[in-house]
Amino acid sequence: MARMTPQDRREAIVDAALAVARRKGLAATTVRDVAAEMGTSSGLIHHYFDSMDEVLAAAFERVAGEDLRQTEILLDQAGGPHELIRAFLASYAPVGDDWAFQLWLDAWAEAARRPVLREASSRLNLAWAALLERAIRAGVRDGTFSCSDPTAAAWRILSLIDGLALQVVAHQTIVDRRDMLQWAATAAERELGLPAGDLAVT
Amino acid sequence: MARMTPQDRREAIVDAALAVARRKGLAATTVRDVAAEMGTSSGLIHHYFDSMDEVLAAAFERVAGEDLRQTEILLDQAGGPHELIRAFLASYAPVGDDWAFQLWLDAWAEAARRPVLREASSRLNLAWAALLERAIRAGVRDGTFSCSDPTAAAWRILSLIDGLALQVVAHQTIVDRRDMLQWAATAAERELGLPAGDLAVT
DNA sequence: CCCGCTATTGGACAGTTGCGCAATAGGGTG
DNA sequence: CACCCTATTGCGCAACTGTCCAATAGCGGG
Repeated sequence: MARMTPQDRREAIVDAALAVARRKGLAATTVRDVAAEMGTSSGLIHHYFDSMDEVLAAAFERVAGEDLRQTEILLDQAGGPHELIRAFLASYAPVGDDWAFQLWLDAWAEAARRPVLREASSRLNLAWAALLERAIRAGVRDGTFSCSDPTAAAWRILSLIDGLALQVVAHQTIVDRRDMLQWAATAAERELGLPAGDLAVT
Repeated sequence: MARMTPQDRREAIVDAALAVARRKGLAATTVRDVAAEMGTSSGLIHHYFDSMDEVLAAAFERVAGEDLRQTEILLDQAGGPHELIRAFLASYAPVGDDWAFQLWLDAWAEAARRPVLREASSRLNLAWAALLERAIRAGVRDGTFSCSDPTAAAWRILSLIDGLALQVVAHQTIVDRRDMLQWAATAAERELGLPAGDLAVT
């Protein structure tokens, strides 16, 4: 295969790992899968990463970080606080049998036993909460929202979405995406002192 | 090894599977691990279970089902609706580095790959939601609670606790158990139309 | 006491996994 | 052009996986 610079190759490996993880899940992604996806040999991967664990950790971090950055951009473009929260809900909530969210499930389960993964997942979760908290504080400052404890509110909204999304992705039939969005919006309205239906999705 | 009655052996297998899962996680629990834990041969396990998937599902079901049954008893003994919800929150929320909740995390993640486990986890989650919904409806009936959609409220409260507990167990440092209980209680008060502090934990 | 039922053994099987290493090839520099 | 550095190959290795099956052993009933 074409010779690449170390940086490009590392990125290509992570890209390929993600493409596989999207199909089979993080836990089931193997060295050979990734090599086949890239169209190279498996030995190449160990030339750039000491272990498969590192590849998976890098892959997870890339997805989660990318989602986060994209949402940050989305929020920057949002007009008022309402639109901002609505955009946040829509962008955080998984779509269909979302493979990215399955990645989160894998990460949370493995976090207890894999320190590197725990650190990454922990840091990213914190960033999401901080992002939401900032949005809430902005709304409180300009008087659109009323919320006595933005930190607690952010964690509650985030955790509620996590919990609902978990049902959608892991169990599929019990709760559907429509319910999830509707219920999350209702909870957010209460947290932010908004009239019912103010954040409703159409 | 000592010959056992089919019932006893099945239980012994599930016991051993749990002991291993506690150490290595559900996903990493293998037939040979379980056999070694019991001090028997691996073939024995397939004499009682058609597949490893079923063993893991049975193990998960044992823990989660036991918790559920114990909470049902707890709720039967509870006096008024307030005490009932308070008992529910306290009993559902994981304690410390709760390995029972870690089992839930493992199950949710593995559900995508193991149909039998998914079915069990799905069914038990539904049962928890139904239990909470029943408690809410009882409170609404006798006028203590005010809640327009008990089904949605139950799922929201449950999902919020799941999401918060997830942070406590998987990331440990970010959110602590005290915050989790406090925040869940606040959310429950709003869902049920109770004055602030009515469900506060001491 | 013996016999039959079945719990239990222990290894075979085909597949997979992560990893390491000697050989190769390709591109940039002299 | 030739040379060297290193990206890349491709296979071997040992360990592990779930599943299956013929052989064995131990208990209860006749």
